[in-house]
Amino acid sequence: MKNAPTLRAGVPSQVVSKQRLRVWLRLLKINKAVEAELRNRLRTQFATTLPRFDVMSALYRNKNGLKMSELSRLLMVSNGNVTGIVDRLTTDGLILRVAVPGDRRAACALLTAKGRTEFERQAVAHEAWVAELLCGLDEDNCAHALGLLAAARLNPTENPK
Amino acid sequence: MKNAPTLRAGVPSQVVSKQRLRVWLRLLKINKAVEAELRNRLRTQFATTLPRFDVMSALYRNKNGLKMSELSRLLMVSNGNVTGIVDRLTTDGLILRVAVPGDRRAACALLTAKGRTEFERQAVAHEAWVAELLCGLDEDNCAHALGLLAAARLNPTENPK
DNA sequence: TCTTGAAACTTTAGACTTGAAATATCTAGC
DNA sequence: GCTAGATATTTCAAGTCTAAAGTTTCAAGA
Repeated sequence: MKNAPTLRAGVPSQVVSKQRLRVWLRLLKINKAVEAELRNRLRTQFATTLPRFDVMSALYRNKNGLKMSELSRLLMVSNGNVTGIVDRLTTDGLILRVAVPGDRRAACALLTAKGRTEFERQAVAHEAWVAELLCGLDEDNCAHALGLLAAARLNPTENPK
Repeated sequence: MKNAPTLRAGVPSQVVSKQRLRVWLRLLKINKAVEAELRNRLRTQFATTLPRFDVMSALYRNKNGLKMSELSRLLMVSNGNVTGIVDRLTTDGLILRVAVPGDRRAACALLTAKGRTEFERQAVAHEAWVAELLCGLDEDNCAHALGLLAAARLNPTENPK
């Protein structure tokens, strides 16, 4: 099995490059459109924002709380960013910062009862919104898409030569 | 052909809803990872940012320039946002604001020669980066993905009831 | 014990982003 | 011509985001 003459290992052909770029641009577009709509609905219907929702979502799935660093790793945002969002959510009484026993550097964020209740309302609506916005995908499409997106998984941030 | 008892028109079944949510979360994750890497490389290798690249890209594809409102519509960002980015690119001599003859309200953004040259360098690298980051997708995968993403296209922002 | 480096956070400066308000201009109807 | 509403853009306040620098604490080795 020989490669075509113009192909070399690790260097995508021009055709594939263009194809991947098109996929990326399409992905980007859908992402932006869905995010914009979700932002809009979160704002008008729950007076909150996407980053706030994301933080609360992560904390809801981790009832024992998450350290600031775990939070920023999960959400793929910077440490300093999480600090600000957690500050504001704390001010609103939705989450709580508690000390981590045994490590006085660390802080653990935790949903309050109010935060849990509030998030549950939002999560139900959120799931319905996403289902509505992605209504073009039936069950088969979804399975297909999950497979493709799994395949597309990037190599773990190699050396940016 | 009767629907299953639990299905009603327009109300996705619980199973499909969960599936779509999973697709959305996966999509989001890949998007964030690719964007982060692109941002990083644009910063270290070209001392620029993704929004700046996006604006220049849109202007490169429209040699006759774009009105501020066209720019914000294409990039799916707010008007005020574009103002700031265009301001900074103008300061750097990469783009130019020119008056639109016949409409004194409008302003048209245009790449300068320097901007065009600079963008061409960036675009070559950008395409290679995307191709590298999406290396999990071969040509068939790409075609498949494009089809699915086209199917997923949202209904044009219906009434958010 | 001392000290050196790593780790967990926060702070900071600057850019990006939004929605809403403010300006300026255009268009049409009267 | 006037005026009311639409359109194009900028300005504004507040929130989001990043990279880099700063603070405090931890973990170990000398």
